[in-house]
Amino acid sequence: MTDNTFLQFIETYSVTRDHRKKSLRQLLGASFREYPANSVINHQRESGDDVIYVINSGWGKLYRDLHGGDRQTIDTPVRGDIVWQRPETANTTFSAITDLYAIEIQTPSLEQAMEQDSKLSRLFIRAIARQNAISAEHLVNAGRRNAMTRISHFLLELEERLSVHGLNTDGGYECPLTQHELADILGLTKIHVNRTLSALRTNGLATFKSGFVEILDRKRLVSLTDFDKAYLRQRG
Amino acid sequence: MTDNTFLQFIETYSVTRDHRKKSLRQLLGASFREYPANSVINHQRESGDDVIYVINSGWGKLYRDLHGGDRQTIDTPVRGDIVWQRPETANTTFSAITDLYAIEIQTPSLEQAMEQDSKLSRLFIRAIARQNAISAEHLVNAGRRNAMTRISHFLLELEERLSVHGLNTDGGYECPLTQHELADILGLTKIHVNRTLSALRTNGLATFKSGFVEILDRKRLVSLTDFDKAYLRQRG
DNA sequence: CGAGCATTTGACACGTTTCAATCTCTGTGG
DNA sequence: CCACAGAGATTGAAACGTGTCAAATGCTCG
Repeated sequence: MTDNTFLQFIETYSVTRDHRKKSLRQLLGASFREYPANSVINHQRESGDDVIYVINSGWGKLYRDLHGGDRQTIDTPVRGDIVWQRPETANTTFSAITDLYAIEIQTPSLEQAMEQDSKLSRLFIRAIARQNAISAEHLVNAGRRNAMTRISHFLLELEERLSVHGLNTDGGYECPLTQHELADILGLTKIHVNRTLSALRTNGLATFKSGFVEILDRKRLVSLTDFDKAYLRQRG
Repeated sequence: MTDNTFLQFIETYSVTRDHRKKSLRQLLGASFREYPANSVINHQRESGDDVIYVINSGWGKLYRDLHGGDRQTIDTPVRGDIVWQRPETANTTFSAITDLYAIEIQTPSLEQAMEQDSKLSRLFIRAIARQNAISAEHLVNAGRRNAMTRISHFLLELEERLSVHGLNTDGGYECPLTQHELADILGLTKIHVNRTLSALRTNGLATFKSGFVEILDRKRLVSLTDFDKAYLRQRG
């Protein structure tokens, strides 16, 4: 098994790296935890421990609620993604969309482990740099693309992110997001998302329905959105 | 002198940390460089070395050019900010707005140095986590706030970021951004930015003119934008 | 079978963009 | 020292994309 991403590395940590055979839990102070769908993991107002979540399976969402009921979702972490909200700094909420299985690492423990393992350190830094690139891409989306292009780009991004872990099928992937959640990610109204999805369908570009996304015409979607998956790369 | 931020730490690195008195350049493979105003430091299409920039003085901008001439600026780094575009991953351009003085560190050198100095490692990780929080905030801005609130929030953010280094005056700060650049940051049109700035002026909230921003009514601006500077915190 | 949530559709309002023109400033060369 | 050039700022009018409000439909689960 390769260990070129942060998730892969910590999953095999005790076996391949630590000759003393300590468990992941012991080395990193990590715990494996499951959160039920729709549960709040870390609220934007109640700062808890300084912990890092590494998503193992399921979908989460990281968002900010604003006065007036609006919500902006920063990202929807899936397998391999990390979520780190420093308690003094965080003003976002992290919650589970589906049942979510995550590795939870106390930040001080991770910092200790990184002192002794430079590869762990490198991979963690790259992982958060990648999350940064994803946020930046979402900013480009919200700032400078219209509804059609925005949705298309995000659907392609999701496909790429899921396919890294084989979580896609031939021409699509499972996606538990509601149209409302999609709207909160893209900075649109759920009504307008609905209309735009219908346009995507009509034009034979993509389909978004009952938990499943079908990419019908990838070539056209890619050129429409100028999609370049480079920003999602992890290894190297 | 404190050394609680990445910049402060590496500036005093050779003095306080390395008993062998090696210079910063030797330890980190770092070089101090000055870029003239309006010069491109790192283009989104030409991937150069894997380097990290730490801004010492001046203003930069990190942006993405899209087909059709639109541009989305991710951030305008100032003193203390770091810019890291991994060559395999980057699709943003980094350029200097004013004359820009930066410390340039080869990523492999930094990684080596971090292996030997856990504080360096911790501070770097926090620095990029902070950049991440800034991107997220800009995403909230572009996705869910109207022009008036967007501009106001960003002006408050800039004040806070500059004041960390004493780069503000009593009720304002120097700001070299043009209205067009402001538009690219906020995902607006320069024309609409102009109109909105004029509204801000009329309402006695803030002033944006010839290189200087004046915060006229901070209280009202803060409540209007629900500004909470926590995400800009660095130390801890 | 009914309740509640997600999706869909329609008509209209509004914020922002687009296009076009004018104005102001600042630095430069005659 | 003035004239000019070019970039930035300002203003107006109209077009357009997205939001808002309201209502109906479809789906899922107890």
